[in-house]
Amino acid sequence: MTRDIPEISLQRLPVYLNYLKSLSGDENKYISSGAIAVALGMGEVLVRKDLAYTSSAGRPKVGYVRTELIAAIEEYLGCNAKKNAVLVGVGGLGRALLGYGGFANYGTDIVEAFDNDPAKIGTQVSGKKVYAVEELGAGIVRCNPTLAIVAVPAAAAQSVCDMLVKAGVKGILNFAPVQLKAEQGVVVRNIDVAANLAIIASML
Amino acid sequence: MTRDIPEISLQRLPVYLNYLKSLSGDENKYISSGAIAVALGMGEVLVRKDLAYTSSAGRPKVGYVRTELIAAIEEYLGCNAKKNAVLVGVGGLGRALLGYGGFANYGTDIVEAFDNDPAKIGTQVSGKKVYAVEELGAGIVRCNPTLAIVAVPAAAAQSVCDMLVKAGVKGILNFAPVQLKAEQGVVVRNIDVAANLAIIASML
DNA sequence: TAGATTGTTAATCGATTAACAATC
DNA sequence: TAGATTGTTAATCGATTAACAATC
Repeated sequence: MTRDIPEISLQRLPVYLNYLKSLSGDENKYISSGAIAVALGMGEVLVRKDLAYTSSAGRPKVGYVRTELIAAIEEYLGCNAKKNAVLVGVGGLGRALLGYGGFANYGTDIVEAFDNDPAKIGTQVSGKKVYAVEELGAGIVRCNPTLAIVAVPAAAAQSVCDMLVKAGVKGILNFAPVQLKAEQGVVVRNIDVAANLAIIASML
Repeated sequence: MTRDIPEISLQRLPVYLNYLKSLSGDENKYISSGAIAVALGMGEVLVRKDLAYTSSAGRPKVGYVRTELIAAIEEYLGCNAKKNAVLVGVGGLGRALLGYGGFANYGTDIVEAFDNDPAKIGTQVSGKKVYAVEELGAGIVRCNPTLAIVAVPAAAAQSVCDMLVKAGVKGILNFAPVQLKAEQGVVVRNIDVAANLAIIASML
């Protein structure tokens, strides 16, 4: 399923999607790349190029049918393909992610959680059961997730990553401030919240 | 304080920093750009160029003194300049961020929180007081933050952003899936957690 | 038809990589 | 000195923007 879209374009698709979904009403039945560009503060050719990857066809003079465009982006991003995910690390952040509804918009469901704190194991958080990290392998067999979210301390992240990859997880979203190493073919993305705030501060 | 470092290089500095801090011991007194590059899976010239922005001087044949390099990156990123931040939106994510210790590494301290839920107003979360959103202006006068974290629902994010900017906040880290508009000179960065997971899924 | 907008091709811009001189 | 590594200049690569033909 590897496509020839630049990653940077791929990253912008959710931005377009959010904007398009935020609109409604008859006056927004059609939308032009120019209007999107103005709203999001980017170039209109860039918008058209990005949208072209989703194979949605705009019509000269009128623009894109908003609902069709939404559908095309969602299809392209795989929002309609249901995917299971597991979460490792039920700390403050993990807890928040388990309760976060936003993943459903993209077709992902966090089905199980794992932690090594005996006080947490066996409990439920936002309706999801928390298992022991040792059961990670078994859990992955049980719910067959393609994705995993790592929200453990930095020191534990690589070993968790190894377990996940070994068990067959193909994509990992990592919140620990470490660069995870995984075999080729496994997609890893990192979100370092503190670093993001620091970057803002140093741009002022 | 606007410097001529490309934003993409700036984004990598915390990655180097985390890696360098993860090392210890006498055998890691010196480190070369090549070693960093291998560890992080990037080009060594890129590493040297990025590090050059922090004005840290490497020595031919030996490399960089690890502790000096850490100090130079931290200085460059402004980790030593203490900055106050406020958080708006004490939901699951906001709560997690209030309890997160990682911001301190970069010299930022979340000092106050704001929410519009009467049940939360007046409480403390991780030792930080929660005020009413209406008091945002007064709160900003009180603690003089340069930074703010927005963790409110998408529908409320823009109006919160407007309030923050009006009150003089210069940088905003936004977790709501909306593109915030702010006057020029205000730095806004967005973290869309769900979108990040979707991007991973669509890269598989 | 005229005008607005798309989609594409060519030009530009910026970031990465390659080559290499400097140096400890 | 020889060798390893830095820092910089030139070449390459990829992404954005500009120009423009196609079309509704």
